[in-house]
Amino acid sequence: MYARIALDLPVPTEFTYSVPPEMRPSLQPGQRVRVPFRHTTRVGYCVALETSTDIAKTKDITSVVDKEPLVPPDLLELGKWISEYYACSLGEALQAMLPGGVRRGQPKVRRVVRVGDQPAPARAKKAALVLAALERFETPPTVGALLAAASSSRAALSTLERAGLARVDAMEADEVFETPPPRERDEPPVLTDAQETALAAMEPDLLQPSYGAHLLLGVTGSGKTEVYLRAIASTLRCKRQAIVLVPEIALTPQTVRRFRARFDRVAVLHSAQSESSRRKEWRRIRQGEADVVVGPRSAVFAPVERLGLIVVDEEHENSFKQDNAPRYNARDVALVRAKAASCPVILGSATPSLESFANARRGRYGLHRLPERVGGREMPPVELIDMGLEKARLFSRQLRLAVSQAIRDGGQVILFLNRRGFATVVVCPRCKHTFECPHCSTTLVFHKGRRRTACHLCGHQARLPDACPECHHAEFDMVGSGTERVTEEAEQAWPGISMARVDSDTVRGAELERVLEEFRAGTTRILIGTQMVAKGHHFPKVTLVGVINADTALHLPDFRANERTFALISQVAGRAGRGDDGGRVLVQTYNPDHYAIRAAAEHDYLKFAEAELEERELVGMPPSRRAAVVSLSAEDDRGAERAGRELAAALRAAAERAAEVGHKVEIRGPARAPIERIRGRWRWMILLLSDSATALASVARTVKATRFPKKIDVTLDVDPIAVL
DNA sequence: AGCACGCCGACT
DNA sequence: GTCGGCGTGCTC
Repeated sequence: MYARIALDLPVPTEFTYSVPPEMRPSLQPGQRVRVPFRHTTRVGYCVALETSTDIAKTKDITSVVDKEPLVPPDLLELGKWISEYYACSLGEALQAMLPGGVRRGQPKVRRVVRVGDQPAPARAKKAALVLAALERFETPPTVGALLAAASSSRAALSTLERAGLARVDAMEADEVFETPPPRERDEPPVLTDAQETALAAMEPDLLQPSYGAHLLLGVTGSGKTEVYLRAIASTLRCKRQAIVLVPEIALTPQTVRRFRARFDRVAVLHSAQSESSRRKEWRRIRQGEADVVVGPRSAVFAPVERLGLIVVDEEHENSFKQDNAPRYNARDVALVRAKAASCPVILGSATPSLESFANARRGRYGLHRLPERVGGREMPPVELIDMGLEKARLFSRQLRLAVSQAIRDGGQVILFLNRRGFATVVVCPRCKHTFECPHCSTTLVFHKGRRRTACHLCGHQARLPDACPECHHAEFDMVGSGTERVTEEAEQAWPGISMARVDSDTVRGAELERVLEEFRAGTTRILIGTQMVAKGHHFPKVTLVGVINADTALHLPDFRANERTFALISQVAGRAGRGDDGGRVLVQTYNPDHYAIRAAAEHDYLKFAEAELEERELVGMPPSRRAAVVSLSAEDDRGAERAGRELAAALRAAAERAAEVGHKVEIRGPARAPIERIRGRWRWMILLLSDSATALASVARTVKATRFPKKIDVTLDVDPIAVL
């Protein structure tokens, strides 16, 4: 008897080991094992059992790590799909699927209290209190937690024990779950007609349950979350469980509270959690102790037993795509997992990805629209300001007036600019010298507060010299603006008004929540920020949103530039007018006639999507075809180019073989990457395009089979988010 | 990914 | 004469 063992190595194959007789009755796929590998021992995943092998010399498995399979069969299958589709090894896929903390040593034992076998009221008063507290816990609490909850002493607990009403047990620490803090229950609101209609259309898939993908296209503030909550309620009534994927930045206490307010057994997976608490939450889910799992990208792998629904909130968000190997997209993995589990998926967004929209348009997904905000609120009017007529001022006359007026009227203002720092380019007015990153092909951004220039690609920093290194002129022009300059000018324009700047330079982690909370409370009147402020938040007192420069994402040399621009403007605009005082949006742009910007101003997703789909069709880019991109980088530019040429030739040969079985795969390049150099490495790329995802994957696999000189870094990205 | 085997320069 | 550079190839 032999076992196929997947190791966490970037080698495309698994390894075959023989199974010693004593392990034969118990070894199952999904268990981890220790195996001799080279000179050391490695932990790998048993992924299959076989009765024969072609391998001449096999070694014995050393030992089995898990009593029970760590990876349930459905997730093992999902791992195989990921390794094929994204062209990584099965070991790498499985590694990405399990939270880091799940592979650790012996779990500790803790003492917990359970309800006793004799269900009877306790006579003693203190003991009754403890018993009542105990019964409020959903899972056995630790002795300390129980006594704290009952504000009682150990003596009262002993009384209960003697009466057989409570029992103190040893339990594996991993299985001890803290009861979530007491929740406020919320009263489900009355649904709007559009919400009703959407839910009714999904109901058959939810109740069956059966596979079906549903795109919920709802404008900002239209109550998408309420639809999720009702759909989940249906799933729970069928004794099934639900997974809710939310973008990393949206996984806030508020989000979690909304789910906890409606459901009892909610598990939260958070990347900010400690390894041990993540592991604990994972175990809790594995043991069927959670009905609803809320988490970011990796929560799509939550080991729920009876999956009944996956919700992908803000499905267009880039954070669902992992940016290192395996570069999976959790939204797409969700669809594959749901199909295998025969359950529905709800993809929600105000600005769906064109991929999902195209699928809905072709009838592969149900399309459900929530065209209006709840509570009869109007979408805020959006005015476009042509900055070509404003002679390069940071704030246009209209924006100045609007901000002053909003403040006078007691409202709040968000000023949005998707750029950090003070100035994007520092240039010598005499000789036109600009400061560039020594390691990257980009200009350094000036950060005034730090009096330093910084590269936003590699992190390189330098002091701004007192004079131009070329001509020794002692002053510089600061060209282009970031949030730092916006803040400075806003402070000059509206002195005495409290403001906060929110970008990754000023806030990190929990600080973001604090600043946003202060803004929500009204302490801060003007919030200036990057996309950190653009998404998801609900600020009822915001009556004005100003987009300082709508064009920053528009000119990126990437096929999704228009889509990103549209989504970003729509999302920021959606922060306005969420309260009773209405709201308006001013968008400053040099391209007031661009269809992405116009459609965003008109809150017209469908108009944008139709136009953009046509555009993509024209250039043959996704979603009209599937894409994969190979990036090659090296310190030696020529070396990278040469490797790119050779790889492209190999890919073209593979594409020809694919063509013989009927699938065309186009290979473009190698070409210099739009960002030519990062961290001292020259970058080249090859683009693969095909109508068939399968053909694309099979051709792409030659990347993994090709050997490259050591100094050349090669990555393969299937369904890339950006080609930069 | 490691980590060995394997052919060409500066040292006790 | 040897120690060691990292280039290439393999791991059940």
